[in-house]
Amino acid sequence: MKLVTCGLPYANGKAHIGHLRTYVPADVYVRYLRLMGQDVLFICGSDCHGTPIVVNAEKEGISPKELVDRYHEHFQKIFRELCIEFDFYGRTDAEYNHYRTQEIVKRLIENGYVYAKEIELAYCPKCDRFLPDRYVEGICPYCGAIARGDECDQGCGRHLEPGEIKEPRCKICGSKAEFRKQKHYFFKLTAFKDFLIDYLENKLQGTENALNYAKQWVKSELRDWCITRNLEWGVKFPGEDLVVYVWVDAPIGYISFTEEACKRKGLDWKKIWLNGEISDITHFIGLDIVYHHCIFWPAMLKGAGYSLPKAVVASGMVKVEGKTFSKTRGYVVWVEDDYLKAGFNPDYLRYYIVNYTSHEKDLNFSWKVFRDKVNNEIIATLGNFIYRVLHFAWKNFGRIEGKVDPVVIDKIAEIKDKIVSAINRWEFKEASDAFMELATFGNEFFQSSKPWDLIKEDRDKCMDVLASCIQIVKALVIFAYPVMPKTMSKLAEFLGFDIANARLEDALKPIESIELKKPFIPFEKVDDKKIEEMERVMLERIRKAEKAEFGKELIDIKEFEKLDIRIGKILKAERIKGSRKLMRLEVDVGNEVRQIVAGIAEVYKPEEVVGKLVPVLVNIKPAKLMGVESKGMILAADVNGKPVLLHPDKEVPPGSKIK
RNA sequence: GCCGAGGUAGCCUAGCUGGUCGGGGCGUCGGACUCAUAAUCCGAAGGUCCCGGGUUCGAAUCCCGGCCUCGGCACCA
Repeated sequence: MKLVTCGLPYANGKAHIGHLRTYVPADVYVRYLRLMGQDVLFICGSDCHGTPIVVNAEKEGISPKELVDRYHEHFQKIFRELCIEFDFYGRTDAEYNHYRTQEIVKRLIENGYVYAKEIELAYCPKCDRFLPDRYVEGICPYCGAIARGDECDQGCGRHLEPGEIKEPRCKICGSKAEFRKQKHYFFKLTAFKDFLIDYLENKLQGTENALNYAKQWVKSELRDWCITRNLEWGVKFPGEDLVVYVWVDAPIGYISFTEEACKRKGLDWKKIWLNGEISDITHFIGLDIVYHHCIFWPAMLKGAGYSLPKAVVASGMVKVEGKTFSKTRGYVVWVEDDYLKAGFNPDYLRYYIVNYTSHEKDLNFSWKVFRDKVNNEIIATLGNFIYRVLHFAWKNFGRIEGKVDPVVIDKIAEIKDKIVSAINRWEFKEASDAFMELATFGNEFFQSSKPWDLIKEDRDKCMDVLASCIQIVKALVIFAYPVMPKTMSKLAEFLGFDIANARLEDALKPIESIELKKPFIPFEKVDDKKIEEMERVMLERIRKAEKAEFGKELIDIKEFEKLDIRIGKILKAERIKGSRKLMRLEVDVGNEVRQIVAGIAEVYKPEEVVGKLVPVLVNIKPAKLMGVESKGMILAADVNGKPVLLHPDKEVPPGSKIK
């Protein structure tokens, strides 16, 4: 029994096309494996714990469970509609997962891989509780911006260690927080370094993007992980009033979901997860969670004495209309609101995702490309072939009994081999290209055999041609089924065979005789108007996102007056070693010369900025960047993330105030 | 700066253990056909395989040096 899993969707937001980049290929993979006669268990589930869920639930005034229920339902619906069929779709907040997580944590403790350590954490006296990272708000010690407990998200983007943040406040009640010491638990990841190197170098299979990534991390720096959090919502850490970190109980979902799936099917889950060193487990994930799956997860399994995964398959990133996927900037395609509500056949999107490019590479989603791929490939080449054959055969014969040309059987065999080879390398584009090649072959065969002429001269010969063509149709239905299950299962039914129990080899067995009903058109065309509409929706969303960026909050003049902006003259400039962006400047701001660090080195050379007049925010709190102190901030225009310096219209004395 | 992944015709891409390797698809142009969802089939145009060196009898493919793009880290006062 082979186990295939997908990265668990986080039950905190709706499904978008980025999710599908992983789930669709995984489903396609499983369907092909089954056509190849393999026994596969395919599982997934919702990731239900963690701070963001708690924070969002609180924001909406509902319980975390209610929030999780909503998105759990949502994802199940999306998967159902896109024909992504898991043998079991669970959730990590279910009893079975709590049980398994605690069992594994206990084993890790017993085996000496967990230790306690006192750390300083923000504590709210009023709420009478420790504040998890995202419940803390304060001042970034590096840049002075308002920051979150774990990260300076508004300012410098730095990661903050517990206790680093200044002037911490409780996000819930707004009152001042204090630091208190508390005991937390750490997982000794560092103890697994040698094991991980060996595992990654010699044992783990999968796509190179994942493996290379992980190898680099293991060799550079491994740190022990703090695996406990101060939350109510989550799996209890044994013997403490703490909850286990999400990245502990989430992957354990793979195990507990397997148990549930096995229970239902009368199988033994231990044969998968407690089956010696390496077990036949394949994880499909996105590139963003390689660290967790290739490093943290195997270490945990090893530490607890469980079997290790055999392969990690990571999909490339998704771009939307050529731009980096971004929900906040509007470059997103929502599966339900955009795609399904527009009434598109799920098979189209599945084909697009699988066929656009190889699994490891970035996938660009564009509505125009979508329309072209559907109309030119799925419909004109594949759908049209199927329909023209069935229609012609039905109209002229009704029943087909003829000899299939051996050339046709050879071609089908060749395509089948291509598919098998591609699937074994997780090259789903290659597999789908292969059945498209067969469709093209079918069109050529049909065209050159001219059955429309033959029918007038030699009905038997014509019948043979059609038998060959129907053989190709049958092969196409089987070969394309994993990618386009919705339409292909309908066609299988039309042809009178059971696709659920079919095998790739069945495509080679000659059809002796077949009775045809009036065929249906398998695929509906995508029309230009609809595509224009989708593009409009998208543009609208992007524009809105830009506006939201633009029209932040209105401030009054008093707030503006807090800013002391003056013209400064750059006297000296030099690059900062080890930094691509930073330049150290000495700037005359009137009454003094200041050292300022500016992120302009990517665009400007030191010699070209010396002598320039630029506006400087002089009363910003000093900060250290790459170890260099900066007292002030050069103002510049931001053009696609690159700075463009501003200069006064006329020569003005340094220190001139800007108002 | 470090670490990954890349740079092949208007676009997407295959090939990258060196010698039918310069392929495929979309788009474009010309023709054929009419069974079919104006679908299909045949043919054509289009490329300094990022640039510069080197190894070799021979390099898109190997080595060195650049440039550029994307992602991660660091970082954008």
